[in-house]
Amino acid sequence: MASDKIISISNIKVACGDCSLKSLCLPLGLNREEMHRLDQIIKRPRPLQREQFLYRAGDTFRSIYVVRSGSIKTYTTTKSGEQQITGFHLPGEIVGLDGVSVDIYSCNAQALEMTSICQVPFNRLEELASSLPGLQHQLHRLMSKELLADHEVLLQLGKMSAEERLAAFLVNLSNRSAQRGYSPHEFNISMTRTDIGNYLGLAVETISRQFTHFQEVGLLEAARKHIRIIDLPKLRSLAGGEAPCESNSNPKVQA
Amino acid sequence: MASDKIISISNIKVACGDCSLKSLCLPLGLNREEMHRLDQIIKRPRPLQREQFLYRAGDTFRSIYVVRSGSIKTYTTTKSGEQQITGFHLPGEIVGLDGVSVDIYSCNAQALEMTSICQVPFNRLEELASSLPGLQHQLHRLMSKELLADHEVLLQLGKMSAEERLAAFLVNLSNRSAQRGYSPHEFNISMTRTDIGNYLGLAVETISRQFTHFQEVGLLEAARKHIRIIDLPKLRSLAGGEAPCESNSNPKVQA
DNA sequence: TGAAAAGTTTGACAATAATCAACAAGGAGG
DNA sequence: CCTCCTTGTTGATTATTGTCAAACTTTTCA
Repeated sequence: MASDKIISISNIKVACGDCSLKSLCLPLGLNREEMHRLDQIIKRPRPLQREQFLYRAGDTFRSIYVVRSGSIKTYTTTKSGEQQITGFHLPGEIVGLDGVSVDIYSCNAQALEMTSICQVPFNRLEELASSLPGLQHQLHRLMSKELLADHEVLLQLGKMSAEERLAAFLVNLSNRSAQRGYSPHEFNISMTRTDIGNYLGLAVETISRQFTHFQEVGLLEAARKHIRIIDLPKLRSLAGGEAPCESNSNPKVQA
Repeated sequence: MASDKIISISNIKVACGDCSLKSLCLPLGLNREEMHRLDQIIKRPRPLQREQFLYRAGDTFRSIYVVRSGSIKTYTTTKSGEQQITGFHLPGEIVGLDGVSVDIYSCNAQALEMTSICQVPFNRLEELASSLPGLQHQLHRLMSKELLADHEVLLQLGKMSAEERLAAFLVNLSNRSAQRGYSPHEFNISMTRTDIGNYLGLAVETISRQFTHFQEVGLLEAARKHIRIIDLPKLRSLAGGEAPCESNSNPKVQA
């Protein structure tokens, strides 16, 4: 009933200067005038409904997108039709950088819920970045951040047990919740257990079992999409690889 | 005995214009004059010996590197000291982009053999990219390519069996061999079975068993580091996810 | 409102790959 | 040239996680 209202609210054209996400997003480090120039090239299309595609694998690449509210999952598919989720993208995070290398998106990007986005035409962004070193550098930082995130998941898939993977996943969501100014202890997730399992390389049933396990030992409460973490430090220690590659304190790797 | 000679040969300062890798690397798309300007900022340090570190996790980030000859592995480590290899980098490929986001390298980069590299100070590269749109775009393409490569591995770790992973790994090496102008059927690998297992999230023993299995069925010959692929099409089909996200031909994902 | 669909949970069983252990084969260095 | 040490191979056993099946809950939509 209120969905019309929600659409119109989330569709309000908020300029970067007034956006609460500006410190996570492309404008970081720009002054008022530079931010205004960035604003000029950004489009703000109507929000995506749940399950709607932002783009599909094979579409020609023209823009990158920033999630303003809601969330988006990106996934690749194999020849045999299996899909592998490559990321969940929350407000302030960029989607579409996979398209830069060959001018074609390599992933599918699909909204997990009502999601509003900013569209940034990439050729215009590059033009602008040429005259705004700060913008150029922030773009590079954000691309590199994607690489780091992928490496973290690589570590999870390659070396961690089911329990550690889910712990690491939840800690990651907790951190991102905190980064956007919300509680690290309590948040809503927009993805299904199936999505989580797919992302972490585990069966749905395993995810479900781990959730019940975590609840049995009093680590957290998980009611559907609502997560309340009771013992965050313990969850962090379970996640183990929480501080990947932050130091070279490992004596074994000395040359 | 000839190692001194080898060092001096691989240490010859080849300008980008004369480098056989220019069509894979940063200079792609630049004209002669632009390439010369790029040349000016590139340093060519002495080659790395086997096992020598190019940089370590935690080092302050200043440069990215391009492998000129040889190969480099990058890996992260967990708190508990386990390492996860995040990539093997062959001639023409970039190393160090993980450092851009926080001005600190997040991985360790270690030579797998005698390896010569080009060093590109990143702040100077960004300066130059501001005035050379072609260079800027190529940098973006290469960063995006890294993302794609990571997504491919994500798919392997998340969805593929041991057999499929090793097949995909070998097909990938074959493709990269061909891209550099060498045979896709015959090449030398510089990493150990242990490294391959680490990278693919499998035990060494599993890798070894899969190699013997592939040889038993006449797919390839693997004598130590020398690989000869006999039936590349079959290996490709085993790899399955060889064409990740190249099409949206999967009817299940229609909205 | 009610029925169907989608998502979640739990249990029983099976299988893929890990671990443990031992040995073989190359390569480096005295 | 021979020995040591690293790397690779093979076998036996274990266990973590996947698969199949079924019940239950929530959401969707007519």
